[in-house]
Amino acid sequence: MKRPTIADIAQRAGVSKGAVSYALNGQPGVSEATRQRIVAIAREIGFNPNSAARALSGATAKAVGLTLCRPARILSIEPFFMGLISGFEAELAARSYALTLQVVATPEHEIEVYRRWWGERRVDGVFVSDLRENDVRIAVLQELQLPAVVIGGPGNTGTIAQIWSDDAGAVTEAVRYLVALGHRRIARVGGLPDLLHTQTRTRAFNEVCASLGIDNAVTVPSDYTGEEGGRATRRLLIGADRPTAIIFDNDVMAVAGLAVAQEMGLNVPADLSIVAWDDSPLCSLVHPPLTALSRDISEYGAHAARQLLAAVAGERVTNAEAGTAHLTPRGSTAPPRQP
Amino acid sequence: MKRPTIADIAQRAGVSKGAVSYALNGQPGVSEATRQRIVAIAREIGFNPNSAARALSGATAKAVGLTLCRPARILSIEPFFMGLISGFEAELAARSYALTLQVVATPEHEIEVYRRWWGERRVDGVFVSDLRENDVRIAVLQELQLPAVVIGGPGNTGTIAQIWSDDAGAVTEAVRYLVALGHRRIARVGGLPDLLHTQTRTRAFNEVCASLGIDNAVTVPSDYTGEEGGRATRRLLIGADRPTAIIFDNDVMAVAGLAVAQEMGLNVPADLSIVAWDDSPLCSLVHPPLTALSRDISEYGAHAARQLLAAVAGERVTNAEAGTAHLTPRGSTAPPRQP
DNA sequence: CTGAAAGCGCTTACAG
DNA sequence: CTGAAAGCGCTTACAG
Repeated sequence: MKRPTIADIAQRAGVSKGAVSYALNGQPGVSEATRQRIVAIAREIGFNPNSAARALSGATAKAVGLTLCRPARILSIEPFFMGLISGFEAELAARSYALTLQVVATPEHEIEVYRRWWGERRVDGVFVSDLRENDVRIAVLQELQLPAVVIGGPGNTGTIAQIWSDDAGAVTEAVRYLVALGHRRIARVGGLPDLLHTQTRTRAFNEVCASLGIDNAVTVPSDYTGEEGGRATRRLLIGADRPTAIIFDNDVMAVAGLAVAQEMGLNVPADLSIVAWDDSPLCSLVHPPLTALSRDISEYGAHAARQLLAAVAGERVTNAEAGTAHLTPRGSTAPPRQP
Repeated sequence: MKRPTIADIAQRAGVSKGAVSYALNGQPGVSEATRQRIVAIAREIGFNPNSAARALSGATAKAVGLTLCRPARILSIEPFFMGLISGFEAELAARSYALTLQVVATPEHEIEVYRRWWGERRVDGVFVSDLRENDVRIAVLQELQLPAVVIGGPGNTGTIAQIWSDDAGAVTEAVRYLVALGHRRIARVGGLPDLLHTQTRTRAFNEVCASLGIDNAVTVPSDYTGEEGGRATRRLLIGADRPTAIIFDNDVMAVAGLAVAQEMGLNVPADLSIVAWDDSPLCSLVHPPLTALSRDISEYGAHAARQLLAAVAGERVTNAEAGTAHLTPRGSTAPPRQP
């Protein structure tokens, strides 16, 4: 089956190919009557512009890229990225932008992918997640002048705009809530320590604990997997002064932590309160349902997509803070059982 | 920053652009010495072929497409698709194929996307999941002659190859296992009833139950969400003759079912045994860990990707059965407690 | 307001 | 073995 081209439309409409292009792209240069006739023909014969030809003629690729830097076993149950992708799609689809996905193993591999995408002119811009300190990707993106938006921060990303949510505010709210319930021994199972937002959370956690007189507030670093999260929880719970409340940096680790507590015969929330970061449906799925720091990941993604499309369009995009995650209390938190 | 083109290479190597193209693509027409010189220059200046120009010249787009037809809240915690995507990527990345993703609302919307992708020449082929009976997408794909591979089946898909796993065999094994443990009242919380593989499972479930003398084997249809799965479980458990074992068509519903049972004061596995379909890390995350029908989703995806790339290359691809899921017993199954 | 033409960066017959 | 040229399907100055 032959794909219809603007030449076919031009012939049927009795105009030049240029006129068809102007008409279809809403450019001046054709009369309104001609435009309508051309548009009607295009629709009738099911015309779609060849994306390659379009991209080659200097227009945009109409595609943006996302690299995912997580092992497969994490990606599959990490709700965050799929939520983000859903949010991207909402904006991208509306403007007929495609999303190109690539799973990468390391930040270096990620850079290779950026270079290749740029060289191939495959994407007009990229989403960058998992921001680190002195992130090596930033310099490359600036060198290539590849439009980008960083999801996460705040950090130093030069001319590349960031969007982040107020991690410090959220962790502060969670600790205050637990302290209000009567908890004095509060621990945290953190995400990957290299990531900037993990560091932000750790700093804020330490500060608010200190300010409230919570002495041995400890953060155990982890890697977002259930295995590691469970192990970290076990280590915390077998100690002498075991915490009465734990904040987890993602929902997967929180669910694993819940299982470990139950396996050790502890009652949640009476013996141990649990707060999960990021309120995916996972948190409502378990028993007891988990108190969570909720934010609208989809909307977060949509916001990032709007920023990226603006950057692609050459607009100056400024850093933006998405809403602070707010606490959604559920069955996993309660005052600590009196000893 | 200007992207290097074959013209740049040709100039530096003192040959024609055609020679560069032949050399870089491993075509005959240049001497080995020239080829090596050209390849060296290309590497040195960081050349990547412009994907648009390549696609426009009749070569392939070097991209394949995947549409995801699930609401955002399901996608985010449904481990199946991310597992599949990870598997795709392993094969695609090795051959420098990009994966283009689009979230769609309905099969009709999906068809629109296929037509657009085809018209835009954006992808060389597509993955098709969630096969239904008399699936409307199949005819369109054949009409467009868009290479495709169907993930799921077996069903009637004309010239389009399918890859499926032996759902009937897996459900049979699960039921036999539960019966061997002593269960006589076995129920199932099924996936979307429209999907072909759900129907296959239901048929096999009914048959094996009948053959083993399990009388009121009931399948409650559901939609893969935790909410619905939990609700279905509750309905099953408040009945007079409540089942002592439930098989769930995905892991998310199984986890939700576990929570409902615990919330109702039932002990899993003493009062209720639970078997989850698809053994994502989620199953090992909860307490007790769930007995599951395990299969390697990533490898399933990789297999599908190999098939699709073969179809794109014009090879004749035949239907293939991926391995049968096998039972992985964990803490959620045991002989039923004697009344 | 409209048409004819150049050009994007490749691939690929077609001559030498 | 190599070079010159056409062509893929668009977009966009440039003339009329």
